[in-house]
Amino acid sequence: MKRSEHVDLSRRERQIMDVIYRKDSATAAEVMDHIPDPPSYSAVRALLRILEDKGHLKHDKVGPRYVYKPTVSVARAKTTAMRHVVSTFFDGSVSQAVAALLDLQKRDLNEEEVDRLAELISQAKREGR
Amino acid sequence: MKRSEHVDLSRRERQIMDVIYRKDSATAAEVMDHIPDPPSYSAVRALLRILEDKGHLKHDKVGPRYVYKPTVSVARAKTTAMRHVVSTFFDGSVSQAVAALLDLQKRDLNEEEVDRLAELISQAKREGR
DNA sequence: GTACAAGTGCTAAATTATTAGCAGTATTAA
DNA sequence: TTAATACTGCTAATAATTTAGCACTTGTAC
Repeated sequence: MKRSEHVDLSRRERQIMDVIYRKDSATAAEVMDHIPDPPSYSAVRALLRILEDKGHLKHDKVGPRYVYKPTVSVARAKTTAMRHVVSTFFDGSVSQAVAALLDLQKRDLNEEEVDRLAELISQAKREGR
Repeated sequence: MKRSEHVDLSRRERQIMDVIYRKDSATAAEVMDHIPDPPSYSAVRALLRILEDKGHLKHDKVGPRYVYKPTVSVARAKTTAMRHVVSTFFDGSVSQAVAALLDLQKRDLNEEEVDRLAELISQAKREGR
């Protein structure tokens, strides 16, 4: 049975996936560096192996070490994550979600960023129907 | 030590919190109904009690049963969830996140919705700096 | 080639999460 | 008020996650 991405991950597994999505790829040591209250190096490696087993990660060998990447494209993972947040917290409403985003960093939203947003919207308007 | 919302929850705990955020409040039976591959009723109740212990939920007694609500305001939970997604998947960029949102339901984005978005943007532009 | 450093694979132990089910308490309807 | 129903609280068992550490391998510098 197919499952949505993050849903069947344990706490540590999720933390690790988050790091890897953030960095696009990472070694065990890097993952460990990016977890706030990190488990041991050995634990990280074990979890990476488990995540690979479960099909969430793959690795390349680069020099002596493994570099892990998500198997699902980051693009797809983004979509899934967004969909989940929108449906859980915004009752499925995109505009509510956008409002929350804007609110999020109202302060340091610079002009360039706002213009880019306006462009996105008008583009959506053109294409949208 | 303070922790960000979802991060230290187990798998089941997260599922339950998601249901409650979605519905704003819920009884044990309702929670159970909204989990795809649900645990037993008894397990749900146990988890609700644990979540209350951990400070994520509180309950009111309504008639014979407990109605659980988040302790953290839903507004704040929304913000936290969004922030997490934006930082994990969009490198902190709001406009990238908005783009993803639009993409998400390009198809059934109706005119009214788009207009509301445009208004949000121009408002942000006015206030933003 | 040898030794050192830095990896990985694995197994078994410890911890944490999840579950079932019994005992008790409150609510409701007759 | 009584019986039936629908809850909650709890404890103990089971299952899953997380961990440490040893044994082995590979790369690197001399």
